[in-house]
Amino acid sequence: MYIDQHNGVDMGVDLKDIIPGEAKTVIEDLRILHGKIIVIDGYNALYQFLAAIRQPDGTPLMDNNGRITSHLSGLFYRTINIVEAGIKPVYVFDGKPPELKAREIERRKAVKEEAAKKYEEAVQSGDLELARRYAMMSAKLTEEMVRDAKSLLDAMGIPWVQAPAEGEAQAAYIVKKGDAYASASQDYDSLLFGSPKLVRNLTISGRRKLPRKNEYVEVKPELIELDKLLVQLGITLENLIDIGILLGTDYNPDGFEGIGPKKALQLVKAYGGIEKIPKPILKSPIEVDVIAIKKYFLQPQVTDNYRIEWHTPDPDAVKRILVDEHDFSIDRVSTALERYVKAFKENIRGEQKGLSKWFSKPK
DNA sequence: CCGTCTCA
DNA sequence: TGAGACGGG
Repeated sequence: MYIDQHNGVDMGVDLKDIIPGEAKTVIEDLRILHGKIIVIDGYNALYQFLAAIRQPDGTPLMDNNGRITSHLSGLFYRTINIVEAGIKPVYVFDGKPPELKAREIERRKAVKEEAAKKYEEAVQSGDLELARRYAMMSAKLTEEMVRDAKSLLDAMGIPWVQAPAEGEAQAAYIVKKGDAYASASQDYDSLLFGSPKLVRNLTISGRRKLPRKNEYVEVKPELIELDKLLVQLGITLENLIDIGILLGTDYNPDGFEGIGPKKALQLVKAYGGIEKIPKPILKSPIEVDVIAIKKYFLQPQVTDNYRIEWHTPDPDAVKRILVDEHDFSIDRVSTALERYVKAFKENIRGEQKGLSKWFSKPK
């Protein structure tokens, strides 16, 4: 497994400032996506849960053996809400990261180790808020956590796809093929991989605390449509990839000196491609093979070896994982499972309560 | 993050 | 009925 490639906080390419309003739709009610298959970036979701589900001092939820369970709690309850909204979820998990990412993975590892040290210091000094921040930054997803998450999804009857490399690339491929309606992630990378539709803020809920402030803002899911984005900016997908590379991607995280969203768009439009921009204009802190990066976004490693099928939930198997293995409360899990099984029948199996009576044979 | 409880 | 506090594992 290749766990260290994410840091869970801010990763990937930051396209937020170049996405035109016309390409975005705020999803006021999740039920707008009723009946739609959504491919969720599993690592991205698990990291969000791992970072967010903590006590004020940064301690995550743990079972009686001291094993972290925040990711399972988040995955369980959030998946139930998604199914209750009528969405058909499928998760995709990262495989082996491409060689291009090696440097970034090393960098993230160093950042995490530093954050872990700072966390210890903050705990010692009794600064709870600081401790929580560093705990979130140092959150690490282990192989065991990912295995547990996959087992839980199996027990819930939710399909997951093992990507050969980048999960975002595989998600984009599945949407492009028409096997799903949209990809879901906090990151914009799947757009560069050509996903026609991206849903952000699906695995986080309505209210989010502003960092370092005692205020909350409403966070609503939003749909970003690639074709509208390209038309509005008057560019091609290749141009968008170029813009991403200029701003910085996982494969060249520092981007290029002095180039922000506006300049990136202007340069790409003016020259027609990153490789045609005069070298003196492009100053990078490190040597970057822009052609290789571009090629990777256009032809990432993906697979057709997946099946998107929902299976009847197995409540006993869910209880074995959550209650027996990880000390969740039997009452809470049972209540949630009842809701889930009902929603699954109605929304994924398409069975309606009392429908049989309409179709029953007249006597 | 989530569900649950309290209280206006 | 809904915002806010709280505990979950």
